[in-house]
Formats: sequence, structure tokens, C-alpha cells
Amino acid sequence: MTITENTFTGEFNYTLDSKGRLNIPSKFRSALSPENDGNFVITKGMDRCVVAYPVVEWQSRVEAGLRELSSTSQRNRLFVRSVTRYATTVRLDGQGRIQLTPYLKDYACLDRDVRIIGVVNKIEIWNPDDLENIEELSLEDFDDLSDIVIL
Amino acid sequence: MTITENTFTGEFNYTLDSKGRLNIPSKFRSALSPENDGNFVITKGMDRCVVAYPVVEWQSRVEAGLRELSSTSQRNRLFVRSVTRYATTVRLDGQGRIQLTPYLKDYACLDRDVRIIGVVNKIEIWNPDDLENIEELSLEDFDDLSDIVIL
DNA sequence: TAAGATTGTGGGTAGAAGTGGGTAAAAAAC
DNA sequence: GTTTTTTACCCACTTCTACCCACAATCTTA
Repeated sequence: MTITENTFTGEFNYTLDSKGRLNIPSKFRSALSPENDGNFVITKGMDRCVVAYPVVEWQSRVEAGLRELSSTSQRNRLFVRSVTRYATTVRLDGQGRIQLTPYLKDYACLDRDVRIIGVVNKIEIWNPDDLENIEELSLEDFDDLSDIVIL
Repeated sequence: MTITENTFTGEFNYTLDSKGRLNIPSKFRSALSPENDGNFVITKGMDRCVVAYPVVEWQSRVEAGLRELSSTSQRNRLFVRSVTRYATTVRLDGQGRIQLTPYLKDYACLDRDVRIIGVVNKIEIWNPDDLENIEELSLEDFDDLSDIVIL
């Protein structure tokens, strides 16, 4: 089984400690640790959150996608830069924690309380307030999309 | 026989114990335990209930669909998040019980008394009072739909 | 009907998970 | 080259979880 088949789900509340360390849910660690070097890549997410990919996910999906983007349009160039320049490979410490970069901590307004959610092939790290304030999907939209994913 | 052919039916009353554990009807356990890792996925249901899918159900219906969705549109991102963040893989303990997450327990207003019903390919977990109220509302539609599904 | 098996419920406990802090090595600054 | 800051590793403590055993009530079967 490849690591890309692993799916991250669930929601977890943690706190950044005084040293700026962030715990990673133990349910997610197994997808990161053994054959996957215990490393993953953190960078800027879409809606003011921090995203974390297992390195294989990052390489196959993100890097591959970024390579496809034509760099003739300035819009694309800006996008590719903003994704890659803030991307950092991080490693779990002995207790399963990571260290966020100052930029990402600032970008996602992470102070002390942090909410981590699993989103299929990646992990998202949020300020709890921001996550709550994200506009909920309208019911019509939800129903439309539920045709694709039958609940 | 594949697990997807299994159909859940019936209604059962249980109680959440002091540790927050919830018994799963023994009639449902056989569809979950042996070849299916004993795991299933619990998440938010449509009408303030908690739904539980056997993992294979979840993977074939939900995961497969979610992976197809492009995350470039915010609408899609909201949808994927709203599905995965509340989903948790749980395992039956030796006595056939599961542990609900605090969020889902709160969402479905589950305190002590709990009603579990089988709904074809999934299980629904309800506050008994909520379930009764829903039933009353849908009574007038029952006859209409009975034309399609002949009982 | 009696005996055994199954099921629902409760609780103890070892180990895991989350959190905090000390310290030495490494990096950066002076 | 020395000092200061930062990082990473280690250990410690608390809380929580999962596993185990127990037992009464119900169901099954001989």
C-alpha cells in the first residue's frame, strides 16, 4: 500500500507551547513516520491556514501540479512562488511535535490555541476562530456536491 | 460476500456510560469486525444525528469522490472540509463499543439515552427525542414516497 | 425447565498521548 | 574567536484511552 492511499480525517485541538512547538495528532503520525522518513512539508494554505503534506503527497501532487502551470502569466508565477517560498520540510520530534516557521505562524494567526483537521490527503492547521468564521456551504451547494460524494 | 451487500435494519436503545462509550448492536457488529478491520467511520449526519459507515462503504463512496474534486474552487474546498473534519475512524472495543468524539456528541445532543437505527448501508445514532420529532414531520411525505418504493 | 451462551453495562489499570521544561549541541551574532 | 541565541533531544508529569475482567439480564438450546 502506498502512502497516498492514506486519508486524513478528524478534528483536534492543541496548544502551541511556549517554545512554539505544535503537537501532531497521533492518528496522523503513522502516515508520516516509518517509510516516509517522518518528514512532511508545511506551507501556506488557501484560506489563511497552514497545510501539511506527507512528502510523497507533496512531491506527486503539489510539485507536479506546480510544474504544469505555465509561467507566462504573472498570476501563475505569483501563485507558484507563494506556495514554494514558504514551504519547509519539517520533522517530528520524539514527542510527535513540529516547529512552525514564524511566517506561517503569523500568516495563519496562530497564537496559542490551534485546531488541526484532516482533509483527505493533507492536514490543515487553523486558528480556531478563523475556522469557525469560514463561510459555511449553503445547503444547495452541499446537495449539489453530494451527488458526487454520496452520503 | 462483500461487505457492501450488508444492509442495516432495526432500532435499538442504548445508554452512553460514564466514560462516553456507546454500545453497537450485536446485529451490526458482524458486518464490521472480522474481515473489515473492525473499524468504521463516524461523522456528522444530515439531520443532527451521527452516522457510521463501515470503512469500505466510506472509502468507496466518500473518499473516492472527494479525491476527484479539484480544490481550486473555494466551494469545493468548503465541501471537502465539512465532510472530512468531523469524520473519525473508530474501532470496536472488546465489548463491541465505540467512543464518540466530543464534537459529535454535542452536535447530536447525545447525553445519556441514545437510539441507534439501521439505514440500509449506514447506521444512524440519535437523541431519541430528536428522532421522534423528525418522524412526525415526515409523516405526510410517507405516502408519496411509498409509491416509488412499494412496501 | 435448566444450563449455557450471548448481550448490555460498569469499573480497574497499564500504557499511550498531550504538555511542559532542562540542557547540550548547533547556529548565529558580535 | 568568543558570546549569545536558537534548535533539538531528553526526561518528567498529567490526562486520557484502550484493554481487561466482572456481572446481571436476556436469549438459546438441549
